[in-house]
Amino acid sequence: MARRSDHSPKELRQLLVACGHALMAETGFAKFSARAAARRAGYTVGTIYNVFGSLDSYLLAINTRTFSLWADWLEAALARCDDGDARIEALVRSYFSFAEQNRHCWMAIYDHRRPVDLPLDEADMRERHRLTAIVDREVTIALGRDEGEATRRLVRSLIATVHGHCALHLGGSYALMDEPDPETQAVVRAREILQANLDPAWASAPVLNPTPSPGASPTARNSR
Amino acid sequence: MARRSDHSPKELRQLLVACGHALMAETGFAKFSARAAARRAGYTVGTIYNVFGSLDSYLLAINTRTFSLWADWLEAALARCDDGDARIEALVRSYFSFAEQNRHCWMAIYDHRRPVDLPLDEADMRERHRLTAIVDREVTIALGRDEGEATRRLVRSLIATVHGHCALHLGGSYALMDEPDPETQAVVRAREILQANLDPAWASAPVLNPTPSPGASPTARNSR
DNA sequence: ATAAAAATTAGACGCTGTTTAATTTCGGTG
DNA sequence: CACCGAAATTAAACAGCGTCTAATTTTTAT
Repeated sequence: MARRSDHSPKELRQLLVACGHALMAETGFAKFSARAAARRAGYTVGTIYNVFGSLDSYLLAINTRTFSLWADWLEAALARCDDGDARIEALVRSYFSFAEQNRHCWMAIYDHRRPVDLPLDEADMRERHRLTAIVDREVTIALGRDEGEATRRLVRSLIATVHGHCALHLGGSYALMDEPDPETQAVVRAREILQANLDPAWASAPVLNPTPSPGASPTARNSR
Repeated sequence: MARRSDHSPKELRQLLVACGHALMAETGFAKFSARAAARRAGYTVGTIYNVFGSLDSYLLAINTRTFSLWADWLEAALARCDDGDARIEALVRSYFSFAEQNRHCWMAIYDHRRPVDLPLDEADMRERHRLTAIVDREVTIALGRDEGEATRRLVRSLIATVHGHCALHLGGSYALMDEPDPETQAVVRAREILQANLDPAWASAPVLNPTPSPGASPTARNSR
């Protein structure tokens, strides 16, 4: 029987999350088992319910850890990166590479459907927003301006765009469509979308062949 | 005990798929149970293994049915639609509306991870390709040309873009980001991407103010 | 030392997917 | 009609799961 003096409450929580995260990385969401996770930590299932209250809450904590590592990963990639256009490409590519190198944990984020009556608490929220904040910052830089909520919406939409490529890629659907390089496709789409939103005037114009506007003629960039 | 003369092999297969599909719609992937599905059809679990060989194969059949209904749904929406730009918007919006009105079944497509040693057979492939084919056709029309494999890749990428918005939307992640209308965001992104790929010259050119190309000047519409 | 409190666990419950053996149904043959 | 073999269907068993409750152990406070 594990002695309760083995770990402080905080330590125990972290230990369980770490073991759960490791197990998730190995087995994936479908074969994940709370019993096995507890066993790996040297405890039994009951302790998980003691500490987290519910399995959903436990999975939430595990996924928040993935978000945290993900944000670190992006920052590390951006730190190795020059200014300018390269940063957006680095952002997209590191988004992908994290997902690829952490398949199971990355997918678990979306595999786990949190019940509506279990809102994520302040700390989880904050940790998860780090990811959005990074994209937000970089996109705002790339756009050269911050239009407030409109820019926030564009950022979310860009995330959704890259997410879609990544999700179909790792889910196998994209391979089924014989796409050899969804990552580069995502990079190109992100560029096109940013390009289209460089000048605010375009955003509200209904037209498909806009009149050029000053300050919206960036230097050449394309790699298809 | 169900008599084997109650249904022909083909009928039984269809019955089981129909019942499984209905159950999936009600319970969702996480709570789906082969026992419950068989019970609903008036049989027991064993019959499912008899007919489909494995649970994965059964789920595959259920999801293929969803693909089929989805393709029908898109075609129906497009049939109610004028030519021109409206068709792309209808495509995206019906993509969304199907997913919204068939939440559980739509998500089950991506929840179920097919084991690698279970390739989908010819018939499944064909049925699922109907969806891609529709988008392919409409995008080719919208582009006013068919550049072969390059266009195929663009189509897949557009699907991934819309899928990303839809997946985050129904998965709740998008709501978490406070986006009120991911569907419209997807429509706008699709337009921007198509716009950027209208003229082949644009693809390799840095330019933002294209000359209009024939057959690609739909009427004005924008709803942001 | 002892009692109260807290942490941990064992065990039960009903469920799951999966497999095997038994049972039932059916078509063909005498 | 009877029977037999093949095929379909099911019952039952197995290990595992999430979840909860009661019992047990450990710690703290008196």
